[in-house]
Amino acid sequence: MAISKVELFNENEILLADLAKALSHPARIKILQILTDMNVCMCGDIVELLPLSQSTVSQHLKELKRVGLVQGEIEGQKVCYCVNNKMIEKAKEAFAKLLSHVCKC
Amino acid sequence: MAISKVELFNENEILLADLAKALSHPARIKILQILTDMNVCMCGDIVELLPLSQSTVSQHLKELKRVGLVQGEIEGQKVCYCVNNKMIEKAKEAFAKLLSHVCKC
DNA sequence: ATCGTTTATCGTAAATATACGATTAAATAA
DNA sequence: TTATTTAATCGTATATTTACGATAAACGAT
Repeated sequence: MAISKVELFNENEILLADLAKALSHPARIKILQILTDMNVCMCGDIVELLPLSQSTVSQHLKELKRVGLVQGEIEGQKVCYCVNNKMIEKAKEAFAKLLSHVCKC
Repeated sequence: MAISKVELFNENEILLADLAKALSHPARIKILQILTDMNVCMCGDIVELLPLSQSTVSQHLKELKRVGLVQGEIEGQKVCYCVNNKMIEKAKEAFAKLLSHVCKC
C-alpha cells in the first residue's frame, strides 16, 4: 500500500482491528488454546504441538504478546507463556459489543 | 511466506481466523458500523463517510462479503449492502466461545 | 571454561494486503 | 443512441505477513 490510513480511524476501531489481527491466523488461535488446555507454557512445547518451526512459533507468540493477549515470564533460560486474562476479557467484551451492536437479531 | 500452512489447522480455527482477518482493518469495522447506524447501503455513500477512495472501499466490501459478514443486493445500477445477521451472530458466538474458553475468569 | 538448552532475532524469500487512478461493465436517463 | 451514474476490476506500487534456517544471547549444567 502507498500509505497506511489506519491512523485516520478512532481508538476503538483501531484497538478492535488490532485484536482481530492478532487472532487472524489459525496458529495463533491454536496457541491460545494450547496455553489453556495443555499443561504447557514453553515455546518449545508449543513448537512440538504445531507444524511450524521454532522461529515461526516465536513470531506468532510475539504477535500475541504485542496486543497483550499473552504474557511471557522469564524463568532462567526458559520463558513461561500464559494467556493474559484481563486482555482476553477485554477482547471478549469488545467483540461482543461490536457484533451485538451490528446485529439486529 | 514460502508456503501457507493454514490448511494444516482444523475447520474451526480456520473459520475463526478468517472472520478475525475480515475484522482486522479499522475501515472494515467502520463499514459494519456505518451499515448499521447510518441509513446507508450504497458503496458510494460509504466512500463519502471514509477517507478512502472508491476502489479501496470496494475492496474492503469484497473482503467482508468473502466471509459472509456482509451481503450485496443489486438494485439496478446500484448495489445495496447490508450486514448479514446470521453470520454476524455466528461470529459473535465463535469469538465468545473461544475467548470464554481461553479465559479462566 | 565449555557444552547443551531455550528463546529471540536476523536475513531472506514469497505471499498477501492496502491503496490509488484508470478502466470496464451494466443500468438508467436524456 | 449517447451520456451519466454506480460499482467492480485491472494494473501497479509499496508495506506487511508468513515461513524458514542460521545465528545470537542468556542461562544452567558439567
